[in-house]
Amino acid sequence: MQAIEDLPLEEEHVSDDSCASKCASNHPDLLSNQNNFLIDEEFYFFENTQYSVDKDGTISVPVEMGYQAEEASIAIDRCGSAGLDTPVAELSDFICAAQMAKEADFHLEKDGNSDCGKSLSIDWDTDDELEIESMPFSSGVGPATARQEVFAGCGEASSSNGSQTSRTIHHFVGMGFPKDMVIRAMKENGERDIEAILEALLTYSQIHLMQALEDLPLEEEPVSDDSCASMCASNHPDLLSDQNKFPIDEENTHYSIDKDETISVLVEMGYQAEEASIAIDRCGLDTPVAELSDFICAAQMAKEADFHLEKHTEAYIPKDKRKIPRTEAWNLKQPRGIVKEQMVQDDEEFRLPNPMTGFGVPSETWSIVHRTLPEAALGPPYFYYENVAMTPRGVWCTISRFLYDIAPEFVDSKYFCAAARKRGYIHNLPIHNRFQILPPPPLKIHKTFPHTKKWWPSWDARDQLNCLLTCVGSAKLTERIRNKLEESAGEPPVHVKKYVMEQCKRWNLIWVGKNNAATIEPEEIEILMGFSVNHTRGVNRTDRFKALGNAFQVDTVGYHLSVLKSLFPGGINLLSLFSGIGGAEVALHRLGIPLKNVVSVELSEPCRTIVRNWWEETNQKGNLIHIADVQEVTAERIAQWISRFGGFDLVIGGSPCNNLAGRNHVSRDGLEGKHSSLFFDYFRILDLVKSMMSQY
DNA sequence: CAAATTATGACTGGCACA
DNA sequence: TGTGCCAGTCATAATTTG
Repeated sequence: MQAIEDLPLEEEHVSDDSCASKCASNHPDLLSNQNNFLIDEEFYFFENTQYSVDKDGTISVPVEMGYQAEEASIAIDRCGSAGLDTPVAELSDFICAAQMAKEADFHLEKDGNSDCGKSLSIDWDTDDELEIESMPFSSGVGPATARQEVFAGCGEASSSNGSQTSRTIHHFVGMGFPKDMVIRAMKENGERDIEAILEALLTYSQIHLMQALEDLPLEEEPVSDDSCASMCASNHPDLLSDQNKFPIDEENTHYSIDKDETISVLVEMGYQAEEASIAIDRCGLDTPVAELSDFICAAQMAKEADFHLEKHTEAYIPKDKRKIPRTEAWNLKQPRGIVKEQMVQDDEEFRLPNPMTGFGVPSETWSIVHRTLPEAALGPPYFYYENVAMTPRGVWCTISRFLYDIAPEFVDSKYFCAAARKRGYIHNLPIHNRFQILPPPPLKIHKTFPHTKKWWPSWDARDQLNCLLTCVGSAKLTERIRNKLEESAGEPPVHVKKYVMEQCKRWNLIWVGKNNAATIEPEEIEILMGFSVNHTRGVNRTDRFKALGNAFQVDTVGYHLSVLKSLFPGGINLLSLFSGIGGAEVALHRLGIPLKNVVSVELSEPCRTIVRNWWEETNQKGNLIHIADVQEVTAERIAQWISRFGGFDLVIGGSPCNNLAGRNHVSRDGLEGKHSSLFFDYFRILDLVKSMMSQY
């Protein structure tokens, strides 16, 4: 049996009440789904808000709340004192305050805001988790008065009671609590007793969570089907009736209704609800939307500039870690046969190893002696992250810090096939007893493409190709080369050779006829990348080049994943993010690891088609679930999948490199770039899976 | 209008040299 | 330590073609 599912796109408006209630009246099932989503999120926030002292885990919460990861990191650096126990509420307020203060040249300096700028000394290796986890909720957050000060003190002084109340509502809504639930909690506990409100919200949430877990549907359900709606309503009476328990009466909401409408407009324009709220607070409720929009834009630009600045200061680097001089960095050249344990260093960046062989490649008989993973990095699930090795400065340092402080394994695929491909991999897989996918491909061009040997000039010394990219040279270039070569009868002059070699190396040309240096064909790239010939057949040529240029080198990734074979003899459940043409799936399949359930997330429709075709052609026995956008991978869906499959064994993906890659001269913007910032979705999803599976 | 083609030219790290 | 040169790089945007 083989089931292929294409889930419908669904929009989630977590904080948009008008929409929520509108949807509720039309589609009760949407309401229940919405509640499911929120309940999961709430529980997640609850866990992290009060108990977690893991920096990465804590970062994920503000990121979920709509803040930049960098901001979150800095906020934790600033607010965290003895460990990372600053409540997310405080961190959130700190970030808000920082954002609002941009205009006034507020900088996150060591001796800045006295309310938030606590001790700067953080021990990242703190062992306080257990102690803090065992603390009762009430003792973990301090007295209510202190928390109220945080609300008013970290940000701009509140101008009115209404504004304060509104901020409080927004604060909790921003944490993922439904607004009606917040209002009820405020009504029952008084608007100023923040701790009591939070406690009430957490109590409600736990009740919801228990109900949601009991009622978790085992099948993906189309959300727009009316018959399903009634079914959902009958299956989840509690959820629906709960909604009715929190009627929004005008009396309690009059102070925020206008503001919420304005926020809704701004959210529809693409701004974050938090930003909109801050802008309204700053500019006044009667400010035209255009002006509010300008205010937010200005704040965003100021914020970006500020945080870029931070990147290059010590503040960006965790405080207590020993600064390692560059010359002592872990990945400087080591004598062959001796490789030190690799740990993350807080130097400016990682240096790329030479030779780029990671923890070993098949041709090297030596191997890594030992590596110790940070405790937070351990599975389940196993995870595997990939991106280009040569990024703008500091990118791998940031990626590594998010991915639980694991040092990247930099590997060049020239040790696995006849083309170079320098990539960094961060994973928590075992590194011993790796083996290659059989048969191993040849490492030389002439072995891979024997027909080229006849035409290869003696003065072209290449025996391997450079990195296979997303587009190839022009036919005109081949023509120019032919013309230059034909000008001279015998051996071409030195300057011609030099020109031709430059072009051949730049465009990965291969000799397919006399004086004919041609661009490489999609089928040839498929072979080099470890796919079967015509793996990408069926989509247009341009898209084939693009998809192949973005793909995993299957033999390289397969070598790293091979350790899973003995660990999961019965097969694995796979969450594949940014799947592309399915390099991860192909690698596992070629290793002989059965694919039980595969959730494959890929935006490109042609790529999804390729994977679906491959799935059918290789007679896969498992289930393939295709999702288009990583943004659709919500906590609710992850919870459903985990419940259904019993968890994921591997979360794998290489997030977009567009804004990191050296070939991009236009928008090499780093991790903040339009595409490459999707890395934070990889982290978000991985962290959700980890967090849920630890409770499973 | 989609697909194919082409021109464009910015970073980075390694290396030699002073 | 600084400088200059060089090779290499999961690309983008404009233009042409069919």
